[in-house]
Amino acid sequence: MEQNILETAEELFLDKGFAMTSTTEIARKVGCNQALVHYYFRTKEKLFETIFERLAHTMVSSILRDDDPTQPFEERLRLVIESHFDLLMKHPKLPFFFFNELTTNPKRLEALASKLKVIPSTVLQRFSSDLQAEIDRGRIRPIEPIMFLITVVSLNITPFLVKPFFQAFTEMDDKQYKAIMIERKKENVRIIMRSLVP
Amino acid sequence: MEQNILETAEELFLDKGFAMTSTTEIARKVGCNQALVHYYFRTKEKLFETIFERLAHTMVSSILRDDDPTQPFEERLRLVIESHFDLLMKHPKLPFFFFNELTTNPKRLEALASKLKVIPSTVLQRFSSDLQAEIDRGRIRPIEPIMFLITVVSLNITPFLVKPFFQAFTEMDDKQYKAIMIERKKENVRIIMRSLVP
Amino acid sequence: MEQNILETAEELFLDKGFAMTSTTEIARKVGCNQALVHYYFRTKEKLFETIFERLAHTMVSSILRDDDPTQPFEERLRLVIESHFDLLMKHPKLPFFFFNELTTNPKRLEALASKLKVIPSTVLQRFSSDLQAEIDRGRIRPIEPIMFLITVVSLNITPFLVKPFFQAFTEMDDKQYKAIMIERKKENVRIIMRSLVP
Amino acid sequence: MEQNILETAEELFLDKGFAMTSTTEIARKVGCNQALVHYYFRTKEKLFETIFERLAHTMVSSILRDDDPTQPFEERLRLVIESHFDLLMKHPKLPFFFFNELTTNPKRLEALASKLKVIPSTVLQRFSSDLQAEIDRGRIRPIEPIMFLITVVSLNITPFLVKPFFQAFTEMDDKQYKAIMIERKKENVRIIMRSLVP
DNA sequence: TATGAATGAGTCTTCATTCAT
DNA sequence: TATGAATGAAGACTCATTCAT
Repeated sequence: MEQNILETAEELFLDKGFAMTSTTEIARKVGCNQALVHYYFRTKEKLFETIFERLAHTMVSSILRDDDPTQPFEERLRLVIESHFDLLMKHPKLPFFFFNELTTNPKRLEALASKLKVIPSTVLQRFSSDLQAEIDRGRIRPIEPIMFLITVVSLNITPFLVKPFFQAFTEMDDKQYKAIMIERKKENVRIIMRSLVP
Repeated sequence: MEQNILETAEELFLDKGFAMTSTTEIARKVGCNQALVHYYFRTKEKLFETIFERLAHTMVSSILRDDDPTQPFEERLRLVIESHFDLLMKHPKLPFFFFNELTTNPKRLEALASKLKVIPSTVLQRFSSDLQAEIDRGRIRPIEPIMFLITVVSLNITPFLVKPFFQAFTEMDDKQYKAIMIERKKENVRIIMRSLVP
Repeated sequence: MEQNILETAEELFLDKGFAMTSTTEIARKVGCNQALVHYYFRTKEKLFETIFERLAHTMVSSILRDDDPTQPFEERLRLVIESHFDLLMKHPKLPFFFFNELTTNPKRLEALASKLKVIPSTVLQRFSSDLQAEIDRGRIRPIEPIMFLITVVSLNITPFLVKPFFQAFTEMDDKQYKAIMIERKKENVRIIMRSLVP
Repeated sequence: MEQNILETAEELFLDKGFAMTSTTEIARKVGCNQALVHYYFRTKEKLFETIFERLAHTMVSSILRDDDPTQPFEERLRLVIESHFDLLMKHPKLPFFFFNELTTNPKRLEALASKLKVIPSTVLQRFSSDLQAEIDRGRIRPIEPIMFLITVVSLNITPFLVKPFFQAFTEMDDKQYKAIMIERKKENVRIIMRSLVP
């Protein structure tokens, strides 16, 4: 039942955000007393944090997992981009979820910032130096790592953010959208690779 | 006073979204009675819709305004991309605002869909045919119009969506961020142009 | 209506204390919506504080009011004791109210302490020096001012604290109790005066 | 474990009263399951009553215990007063506890009244007749027994009721307060003896 | 004897909305 | 046009209590 609440809450938080999800609604959907939600998680906030951290972990870990330093740089890039995109295909609501919660609630942003600030600095540094090495070898054009990251994140995230609009305007069903997304993944890789040509 | 309410409400809705803005807060910030908000706009929903449509109009019109069919296609592209980006620099909260309200509340999305479905079809068709003409002339590589649009929207919108995170992690102030954004605009044009090379 | 709520709340707070009085009950007794209680006073705490301060002021001011320095010391003493006792006859629930709220909630005690610490120091000092003067003249036996104060407060307050018990055990009605209280006032003065004889 | 609950509950009830002590809190402090409290005592009310009666018995019995009819009246008086005061020094929270619970909850008062009404009548009668005998012998001035009792109770109880205030205002620690209390015991005896002088 | 799970009733509080003025 | 008063509904949360194990 605790698991049940957790899953239902995750679903609702992903769909409607923290503010617009009531514990009453969670309880109703689970089919239990509203007090039970508080019995297991004390407060709505704690319940949310549990879910939030799980999702944040899913997101971050999957991005870093697939990098293989023995591969050539271009190949590594392609792999990371694609695995990031694949993750989003599995959890298409994640981008909106994080934008929503972190933009709406500055405290959440601070908490995450202070938590993440330590961990990925080495990853970022390694990526930066690898990138610089490629630039020095004349393999790719000079570019700031941060600029490059923004490009990747932009191209990968937006298709999923935009999904509801897209479907509303084109009356496209999930299957059709998925087909487009598979195409989109290749397109993103292509755009990014082209953007790096010296 | 009506105008005053409208502006204050817009500011708050942009900052905190529909759900987390109360009419009490609007009234307090305006300096008027809470009932006055309802006197002018009947319901919080109506007030929101008024503002929402104004912002939607701002967004859409400014994108289309700067297109000059007498210019060469590449130049037109550059101009539309840049004017879109410029608009977002003036209203950096717009992207999040729309994502938030439209994703959270499906009714809003439907309303907007049925409203917009008619209007921009001609614009899109004209753009599609212009694009196809360029492709036929061998000036740009074959590409679906929709794919191209997603590229443009992705690259332009995300830097503003990402702003709060970026600032939280890098402790960058607004001025520094703006400097980066100016650089980013050029970068976006560059990436998009490269992506179109045959 | 605001006044109505205030009075009803005072009555209930005096009878049952802060913790055991619910805003629902106040509203029910007033005959209004429960939200109205919060409309006027925001929180139960604020409502309580309003009442608390009024009562504290009533208490303190009435004690100090009747002191006339031109009178002989013994006469002044008698007057202050009697006016204190008279006040309690008018507001017999005050002693319990203060003991209850201040003992139960340490924050309340601190707030009151920091508020009162400034004001009555002069009064206490004047009383101390007047007392010492009498002692020096050999009119009354040597005694610490604080010890004397405890005597007075003890004798005056307890008869009212004890009232509910007394009535429960003796099945005495309010009229009979009042008669005893009038007798008690004289008795208190008598005991105190005797206690001061050199 | 039952004993453990009982003791912990007593401590909490003395500190914060019935209303402000939750069974959850008792269980947490005991280190057991919340349901166990109900397993042993059925309801919070029953648990409270058990404790209440124990404390009431402690209070009453200790007062009566030390009376030795073979001693001279004045000596007996002094002894009872002092043993009462000593009991309060050991259990300084008792006075507030009884005032609080009995004033707040009339049912509790009735229950106690009907229970005590039978028992101490003989004690009171013996005391009354002893007192009257002294008055007849001209050893003490004419006084109603009840008036005399109020005097004793007032002087003995209030110093303990007043303790939190006193410490808040004077920033006195427990040790200093105890020193004053020892002085106070003598003072009370002195005042009471003087009050009886013919 | 002891516990984890579950619940119904109740608490304070906020909010959008209405209405008389 | 503008406001103060009033309300019903809903929200998060707490608590005493019960029950199966």
